[in-house]
Amino acid sequence: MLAGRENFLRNGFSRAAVADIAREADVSTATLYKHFSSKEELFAVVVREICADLGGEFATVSDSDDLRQVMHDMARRYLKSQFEMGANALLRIVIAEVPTAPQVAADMHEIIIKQRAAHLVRTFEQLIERKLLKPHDAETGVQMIAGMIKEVFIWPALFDADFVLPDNTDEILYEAIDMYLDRYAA
Amino acid sequence: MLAGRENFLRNGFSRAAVADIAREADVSTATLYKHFSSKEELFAVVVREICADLGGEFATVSDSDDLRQVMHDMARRYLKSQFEMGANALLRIVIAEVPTAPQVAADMHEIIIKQRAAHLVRTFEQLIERKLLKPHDAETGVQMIAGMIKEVFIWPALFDADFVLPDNTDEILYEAIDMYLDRYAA
Amino acid sequence: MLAGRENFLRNGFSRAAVADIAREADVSTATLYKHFSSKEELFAVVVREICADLGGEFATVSDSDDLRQVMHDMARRYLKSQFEMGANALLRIVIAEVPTAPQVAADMHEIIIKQRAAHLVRTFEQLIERKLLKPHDAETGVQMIAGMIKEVFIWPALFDADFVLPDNTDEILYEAIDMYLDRYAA
Amino acid sequence: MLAGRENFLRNGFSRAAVADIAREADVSTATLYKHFSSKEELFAVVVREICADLGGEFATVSDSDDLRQVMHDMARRYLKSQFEMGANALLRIVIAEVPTAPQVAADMHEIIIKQRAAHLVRTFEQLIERKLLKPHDAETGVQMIAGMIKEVFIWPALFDADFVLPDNTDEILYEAIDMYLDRYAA
DNA sequence: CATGAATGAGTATTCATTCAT
DNA sequence: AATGAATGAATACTCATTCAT
Repeated sequence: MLAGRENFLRNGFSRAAVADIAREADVSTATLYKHFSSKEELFAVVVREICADLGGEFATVSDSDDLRQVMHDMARRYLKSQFEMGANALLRIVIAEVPTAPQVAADMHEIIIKQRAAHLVRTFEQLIERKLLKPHDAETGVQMIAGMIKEVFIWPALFDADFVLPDNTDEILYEAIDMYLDRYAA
Repeated sequence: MLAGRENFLRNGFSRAAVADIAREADVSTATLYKHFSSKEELFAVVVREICADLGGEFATVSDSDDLRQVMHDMARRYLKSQFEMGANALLRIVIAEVPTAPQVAADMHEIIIKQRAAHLVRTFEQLIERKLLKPHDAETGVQMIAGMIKEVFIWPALFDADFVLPDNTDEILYEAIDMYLDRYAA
Repeated sequence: MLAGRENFLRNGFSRAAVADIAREADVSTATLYKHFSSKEELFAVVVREICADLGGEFATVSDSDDLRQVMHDMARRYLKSQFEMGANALLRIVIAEVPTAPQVAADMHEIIIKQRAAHLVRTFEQLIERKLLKPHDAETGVQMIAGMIKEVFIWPALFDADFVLPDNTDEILYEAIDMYLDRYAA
Repeated sequence: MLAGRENFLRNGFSRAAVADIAREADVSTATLYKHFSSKEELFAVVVREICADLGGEFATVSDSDDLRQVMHDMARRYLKSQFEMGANALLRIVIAEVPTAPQVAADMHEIIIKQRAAHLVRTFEQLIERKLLKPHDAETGVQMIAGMIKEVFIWPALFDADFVLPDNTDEILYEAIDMYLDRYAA
């Protein structure tokens, strides 16, 4: 449901009107209800759809040996998917429904938070294997660097729909990366 | 309004019904509207009230020279205020209204995110002055350690209303602190 | 909407309740709002409907050469439509909303005041052509005789919902007609 | 109640809010209700007050023997009181309440319509006595000329709150007067 | 006497959902 | 299968009126 996707992202769950979504999708509400048994279910389906789209985004790691560059690429890809695909809006609307649609929130957390983190952990472990990083607990390492990046770029975006990545984004990213490499580079 | 506080935290803005809040407060809706000119205003007032309550929480730094202990105390106080006073629920409902009540969100971000961070920065700078920490950019340091803690404890809580601090919370906190001190302790 | 017509005529705009109108029309308010986007619009539609019904009332002029009789017929037909079809009540409720719904008032004034006057002017001009009346400015003539009739029959009806045409109505009408013919009959 | 006067004239009965009137009068609603037992009563009192103010307006007739001038003066004084003192707005709001406050309407009709007409009748009778007008039924004469003037100036003003007297007002007045004098001047 | 504070009963409007066709 | 038409239940907000102080 492309229409549902747009409408939910624009208005959130409560303010989105089923009638509007139906009209935007050029079907009747009755038809919509043939496919989804309730607004909640439609919401859940739509959220999962968006999550799936966001999922396959930073699959690849460049082979380059320039570790700074590799990590910066990964961070950039993460920020791109987060800022260009409405992921911040998605976060907001799903967080809003945590008390009323806990499963949706849990699913999304699993898909776009934990899976991404797991992907990063695997990537870091490969880098350790490739001896580009010292042996260390990759999960903690990921948490540290992910936490820093979210603190600076995601939290503010959560609280300000108009937040855009600042001009010195790269600078900040490199600072975080250097802090990490300072400790963990081989 | 205590009733408003409870109801908004329980239901979020959209699902909260003015009539319910009034009933819970043992007044008529008309009386409520004598005090607050709209549901939005009531919401804004309630949010500010809660923020104010959360504000005065980690004012003090123990004088102890045991830096690990001092930082652990601070982190614990932060988590306590966040988990015991409904701050996570507050975050959820305010984030939900970012597109429709941006000012409320901005105010809250200012009060309970930025002010707390600023407080931490000042504290860290004092620790630098007291030669307990090496000279370094306190703001970046705060972002690093705050980011880590939020990554592990606040994000999951945002997505799961029933999330409770795990048993090994202290362990994780000390890990983050040690990582920080490893780099910055004098 | 017949129900709206009755209710508005009975209660005026402000006191008419959309819920009542819906109930009287045996539909839900929601259904009513599918057809009319607001109470104001419903009002405007109802007023226009009534005006349209009032419009086609004195289309014909009898061919009789008895001018007194012809004019008396016209006056009677005017009074009939005014008194039998709730036109006085309509005048009242529309006048009441002049400050808040000026367009509705303007439309109605156009339809049931100006158009009727224009019709009378055309009729008088035909009578002039037929040499039954002396050449003169028909518009002024219409204003004079219409003003007189309204002064005696419409103004009092505006101020008294129970006003009925008095027994000597014909007498008064003939007096006005004679006054007019005295001056303008060929 | 000056405040009530302004508010009722501005908003009509239904839209006028007792609380607003009280505030504008710098008293509490409770105090207002000590003086008037209901909004309806306040309305009635206010309407009578305004009527009284409008009453004493065209008491005098100039002694001049120029009948055209005398009648024009009277007409002008009538229009002045009608247009400068909010009489048209008063007409609208009272007419609006005819079904719900018939006595108020009846009283007002008595005071500002019938009394004025009676005054004009007496005046015309004096003019007849002074041999400036032929003997005739003054009441019918008044109706004729009053009807004409109302038709041209009052009806349109009733339907358009922004109606102002046109530039050729005098011209029209003289036309009506001449028509009258043509028939009745001695 | 004046009033601050309170409210019961409404008011227009919306919306997720259903069902006969 | 698709839909046009319908609606019950709610929702935010208002207002004339009252009464203890």
